[in-house]
Amino acid sequence: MCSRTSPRTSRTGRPRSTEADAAILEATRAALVELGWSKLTMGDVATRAGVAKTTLYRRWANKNELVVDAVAVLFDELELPDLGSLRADIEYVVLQFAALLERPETKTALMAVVAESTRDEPLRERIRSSIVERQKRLVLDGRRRAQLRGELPVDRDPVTVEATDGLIFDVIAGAVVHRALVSAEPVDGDWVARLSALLVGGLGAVAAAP
Amino acid sequence: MCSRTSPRTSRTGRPRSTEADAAILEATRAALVELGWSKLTMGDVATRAGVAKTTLYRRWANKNELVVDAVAVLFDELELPDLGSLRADIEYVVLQFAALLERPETKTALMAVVAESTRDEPLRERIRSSIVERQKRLVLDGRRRAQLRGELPVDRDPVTVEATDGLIFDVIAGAVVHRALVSAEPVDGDWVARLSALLVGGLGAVAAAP
Amino acid sequence: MCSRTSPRTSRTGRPRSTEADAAILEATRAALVELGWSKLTMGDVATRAGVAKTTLYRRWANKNELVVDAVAVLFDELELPDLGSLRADIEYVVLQFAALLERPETKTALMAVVAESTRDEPLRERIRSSIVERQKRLVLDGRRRAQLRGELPVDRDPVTVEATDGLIFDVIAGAVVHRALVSAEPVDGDWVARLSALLVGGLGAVAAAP
Amino acid sequence: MCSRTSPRTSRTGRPRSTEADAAILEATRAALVELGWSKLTMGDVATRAGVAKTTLYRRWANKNELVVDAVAVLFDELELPDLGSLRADIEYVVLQFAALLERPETKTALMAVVAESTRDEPLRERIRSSIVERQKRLVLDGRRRAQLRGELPVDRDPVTVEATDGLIFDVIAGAVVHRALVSAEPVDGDWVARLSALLVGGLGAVAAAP
DNA sequence: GGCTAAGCGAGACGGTACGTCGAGTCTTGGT
DNA sequence: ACCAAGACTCGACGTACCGTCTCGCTTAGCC
Repeated sequence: MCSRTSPRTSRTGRPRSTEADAAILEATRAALVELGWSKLTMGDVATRAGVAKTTLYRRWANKNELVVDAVAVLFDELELPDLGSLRADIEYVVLQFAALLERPETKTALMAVVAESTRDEPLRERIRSSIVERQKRLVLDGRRRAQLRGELPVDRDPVTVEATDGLIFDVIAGAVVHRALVSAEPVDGDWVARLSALLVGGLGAVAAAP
Repeated sequence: MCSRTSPRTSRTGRPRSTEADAAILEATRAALVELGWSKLTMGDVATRAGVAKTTLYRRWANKNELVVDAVAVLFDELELPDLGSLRADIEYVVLQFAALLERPETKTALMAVVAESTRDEPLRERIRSSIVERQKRLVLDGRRRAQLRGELPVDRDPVTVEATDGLIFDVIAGAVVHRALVSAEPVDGDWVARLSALLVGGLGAVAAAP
Repeated sequence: MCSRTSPRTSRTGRPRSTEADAAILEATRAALVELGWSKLTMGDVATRAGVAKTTLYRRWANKNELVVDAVAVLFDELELPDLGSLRADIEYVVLQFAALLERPETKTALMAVVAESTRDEPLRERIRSSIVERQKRLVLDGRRRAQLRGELPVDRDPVTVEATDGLIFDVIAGAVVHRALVSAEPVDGDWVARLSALLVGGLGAVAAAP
Repeated sequence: MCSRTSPRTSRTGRPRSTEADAAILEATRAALVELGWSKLTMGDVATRAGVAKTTLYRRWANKNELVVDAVAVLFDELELPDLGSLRADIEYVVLQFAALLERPETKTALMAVVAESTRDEPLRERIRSSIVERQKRLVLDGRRRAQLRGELPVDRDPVTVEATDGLIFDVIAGAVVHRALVSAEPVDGDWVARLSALLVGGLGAVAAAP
């Protein structure tokens, strides 16, 4: 997940400190909270982690990659308990996601890193694999449960299934991010209710008529 | 739209060059295309515009504010011709918006500026007033037309109306941005069709049951 | 003395404000006292004088020339009353000169302008004509009186006379400046007594044996 | 002599490059020759030295301190061979000093730095210790030799001795500087002969009658 | 138990851009 | 033609980070 530069996990020499790894990621998150993306500096992170700058660069190629890794782990907290209905499941995960985006280390870092990725293909790939793809599981699980409950029909065409999963993911994630960061208005119960009503209704219609 | 510091248009002294204003914004867009947000420098913009760096700083406090102004005007291109159905209207505006986001000057600048705005209240406000609020008109027009056509019921409660308009705006804009910049997959006819089906279906359901 | 740029005192148009001239020079001296040479700015002088920067540049080509003129007038205060002996005359003028060099507007400006003049021939010429040559009168007067009193022989060779006058001028002015500004030690009665003893003794010897 | 900020030579970290030190001082002198004090820029010196601007500022707080150090070493070239008589010794050292002041790097830098020092106590101190005090040795040696030869009486009072040494130093240095830079006339054999005659004669008189 | 290859903290290095400031010029409208 | 005001170009300032490069010093595993 972290070290890019070890093509062959070399057997000899002093091994890298795993404490340093953890301290650096933790320090990065702390710095994000206090300073935000653009004022976070590698030197400062190193100091906070009680580590030399060299040690950072031995593990991550640059600021962006470090921040992606530092933030990615936060998204793994998201989970989808079975609340008995598609609508409840959606509302729960949206609120969870909104809470995550409220945390300063995510809100500022996520967009900044996405912005950088528009010009940096390796970074985009890292974001995809470290964050985006990992969270698609939520949509997958939610859809599967709704189908088991009979709330959604079982589509046999895998292409359609994947396309719809992708759409739902983009709509939910996109809407929450846009509401929270661009419109800068609260993701509260009222809004979430409207969103999930829209989705549940829309999914029914989409499923009925392809 | 640009000069923050002239609450009272002073009568005396040499007036600011309006040519410089235009040249700077144009140069900023050109630099964004070539270099992207993070490699754009104030000095370079000044050189391109044939203007001294001081002249930039006399008008904009920093890179972010300049870029917001330079990019904002692009969003005014968006329009909503009456295509005869809510669905067609949605598809048209989504494709237009996606095309706009494909342009390098928007894709990189928009996210970067939004990222910065999470730490910079004046910047957020500038984004809201220069970009976000101005484009809500599209949702408003679309909804009004659909109501005239009888595709959507006429809601009398202004609070509900505004909340739904806001939701639709966040969903459409958020989904397109997420698809284009985060998922990094194409906003093609197929995807747009699915999205508009979801929305039209969902809106019907939402309108039926508050 | 001031306006360089009027080759022909033009008859037409609004005449230059003589109040402005005085105010500028006075403001320049005030700024020198407070800020010293290197921190004095044209804009600041203009503000202090209640005048536009344009008005300064209409009269002086640049900062150096302005400062020379502002300071030159101070040197005209030096005078040489007849105190009855060569030695007393020397001591008096040295003390006067030292007092002048103690004033902050002279001490900082004089050296700075001389420094600039090593690379700026017109400036050197302006210094010569505005300051240096004007003060040689003191040496001349002093020598003439000493000859009348019989303290010094009357040399008939004008070349020798001028060379000796110049030497005395350089020695006195140079020694005082060096003591005050380089060695940074006080020009007190004791030191002045030693200097004038050296000079009177030396002049006698020089006069005796060409 | 250069690094102000290392009171204790720190043991850790990469040590400062001594080549950079030398290259910077040499580049400073070269820039002084070509451009003079006021047109010398830190960036240019850095470029000439093949060094980053940061490296300059890591060693010297500002232009003045750098120039003092760059120029100080030139004064160490002055020497006082025993030419057999006080007068010959004086003439020799005066000519040497005049030659030094003729060099463009000294003539422009010396006065500028002295001018700045009138407002900058640390700078004045640096000049005293780096330049002035170091050259007083010349006066000391000259006086001692003259006493050995019997040209000057041996004064027992150390206060008088030091005062006279200081006077001679100010007179010689001041007169030469004033002749060369203010009067802007040549320090030629004729002038030097007159000056040394004045000094030798004067010293005799001063020694005879306290 | 010494060898050796890597890791480590510290901090100097070459760069690049920043945002500010001052010099000297130009352009208003008004005297 | 003058003036005050203030925007203009230009170029240097000194600072801050970047990512790299020595230093001298651990700290393992392998011989």
